[in-house]
Amino acid sequence: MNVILPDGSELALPEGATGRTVAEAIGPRLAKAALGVTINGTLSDLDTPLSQGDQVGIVTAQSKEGLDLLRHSASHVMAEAVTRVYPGTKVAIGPSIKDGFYYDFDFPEPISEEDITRFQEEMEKSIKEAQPFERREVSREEALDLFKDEPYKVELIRDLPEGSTISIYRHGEFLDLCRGPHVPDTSRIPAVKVLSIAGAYWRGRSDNPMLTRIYGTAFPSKKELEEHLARLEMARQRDHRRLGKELDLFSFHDEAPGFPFFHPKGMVVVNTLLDYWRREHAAAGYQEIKTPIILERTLWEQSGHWDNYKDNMYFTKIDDLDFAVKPMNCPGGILIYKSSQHSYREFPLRMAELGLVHRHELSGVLHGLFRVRSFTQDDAHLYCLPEQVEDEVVGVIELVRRMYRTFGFQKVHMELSTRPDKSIGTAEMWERAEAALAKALERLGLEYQLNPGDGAFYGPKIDFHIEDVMGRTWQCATCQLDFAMPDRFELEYIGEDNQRHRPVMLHRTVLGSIERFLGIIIEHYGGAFPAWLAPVQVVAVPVADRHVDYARSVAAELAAAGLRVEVDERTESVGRKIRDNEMLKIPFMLIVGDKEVAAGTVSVRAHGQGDLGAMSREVATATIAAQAQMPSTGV
RNA sequence: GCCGGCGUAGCUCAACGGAAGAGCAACUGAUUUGUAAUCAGUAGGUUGGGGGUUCGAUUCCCUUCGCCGGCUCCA
Repeated sequence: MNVILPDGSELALPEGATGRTVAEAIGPRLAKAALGVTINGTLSDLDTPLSQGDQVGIVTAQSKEGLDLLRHSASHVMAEAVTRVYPGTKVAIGPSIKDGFYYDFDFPEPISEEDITRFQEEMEKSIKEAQPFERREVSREEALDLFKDEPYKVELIRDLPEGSTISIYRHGEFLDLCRGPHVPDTSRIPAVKVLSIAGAYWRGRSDNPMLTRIYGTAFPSKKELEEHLARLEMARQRDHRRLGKELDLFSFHDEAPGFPFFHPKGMVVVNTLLDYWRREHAAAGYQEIKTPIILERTLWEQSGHWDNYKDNMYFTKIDDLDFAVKPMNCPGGILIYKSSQHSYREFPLRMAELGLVHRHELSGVLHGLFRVRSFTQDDAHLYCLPEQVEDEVVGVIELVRRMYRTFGFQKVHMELSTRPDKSIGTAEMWERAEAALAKALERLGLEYQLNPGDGAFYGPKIDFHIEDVMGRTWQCATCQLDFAMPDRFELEYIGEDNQRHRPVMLHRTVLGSIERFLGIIIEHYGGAFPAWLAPVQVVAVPVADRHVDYARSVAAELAAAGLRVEVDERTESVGRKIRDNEMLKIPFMLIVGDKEVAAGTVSVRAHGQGDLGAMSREVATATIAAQAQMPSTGV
């Protein structure tokens, strides 16, 4: 019998260990360091008795499993605390999640934010008491009886097959239905914090009753908890809604909920982003098109949106005809495809559109630029032969990764979603398409997650996810095959055999939504855009009024070099002007006073780097212009 | 859409069933400034909208709109 220590080294257990608990077998020192153990690879409690030949692994809070153990145990402690403060509260479930845990409750009376402190205090009490977590196994019938006053638990137990054995855990007075394992006792949760109260549907279904969810987090030390709370605060400071206001990029107004208003500086960023996008797409062989925002009802009936997506669409009546505001760009793009006859020789045909779409999202889901009701998709539709699919998908993936790298998003999480239960098309079509997507990913040597059955009804897809500073992941890029549209619109091309055939159609986006992507990069950069994207790239700061003319002439040179430059002509102290421009996160400042005027130089300051010293005007202009250059395509 | 919270000056926030306030921003004047806040003064409000209770409502109640935290949703 061996124990594998966290550092990977092995420790042999004495012969007499069989039959004793893990804690006894490994001794008090190791037991104190362990939050749990694995026995033959399965996460277990420290007081589990050992069998002959068991392989034991020590789980500490430094591992993901250990952290989960800690947090899940903390959720039990929170449930106990909450039921102590509000007797009669019905408990639902309390798992560990990324960065913490939650527990869902059904309270006998409404609770408020102030209760968080009371829950926290109760939790700390029971942690101080070092109550051991005790595991017990009972029959399904026993469990139903034990939890007869807990309707949510009863529902969970009833879902288990007859005759199953059910494990329950007790610490102090609190008994919970739980697969386990847990930390040995409550004192092993050194740092815990109750964070917030929210609503959540029982079992995640919107037709179920709404429960009260309480979020918390736990860490192996107070220090790590403090660091986590500091990270949350930093993330709050970087919230794009806050920075959008501070940097005067965009705003929202009650008169148009969910529809962003872009200010001049925000438009500079958007337009620069689009310049970059157009250059990348031209280099990758895309043509750009533009289709109308309002199209007649009949088109949406043909595309299927009228039947499947009506609830999310905006409508209008013009000259007694029904029109819809487009929620997607494909039908319009398809009309362009159909406006001429196509040959296989044109393929692959790549038609991109920065399409403004409107979707009537539920009011509760709106969230800054991340979730809006009108946004610009960087859409493209690719028409090709079946044998070209793999190459085209490879091209899309490469384009996505190249463009993401430009913004420093190195880690992109990819998911391949396959045929759902309800789908159109033949099994053979799906198999071929899924294989082409998988082969494209494999050809590039990329890891991806497989989501069986998660594809759209009309075809399989690859989704690309990036993570924002708050740790939320956002789907930006997508690459989907579409079996539906070509049929519905009877798309054709003339093949080598001079016969009519149906083309393969691919939808894809790279940035996803320009608005959402802007929100993501605002947070990603903390508002301090790289020079090529910054709304104002340089500001000339005259020391006194008499230096304004010199500052203007310096600015004129920078503007002539294609830079976005301003002169801070306010009659304020130098310190004040520097502070204000730093807070606007302008990449470069050129301070000019008597010394600079006399020497014909500028004093350069870079955001976040401070004073870089004096430079000649020519060198400063050339240096800044070089740094403000749009990244190259790398093609 | 659902659960909960919040809407007070341009922004961040106080106060309170009994005369709506601060800091920053703005404006005016003075200062002409050397690498993250010069000083003084002035102005700024139908307390999101509507209704009700009350002698009196920014405060309490109802309603509506919006925002925030989640949930569901994101084809």
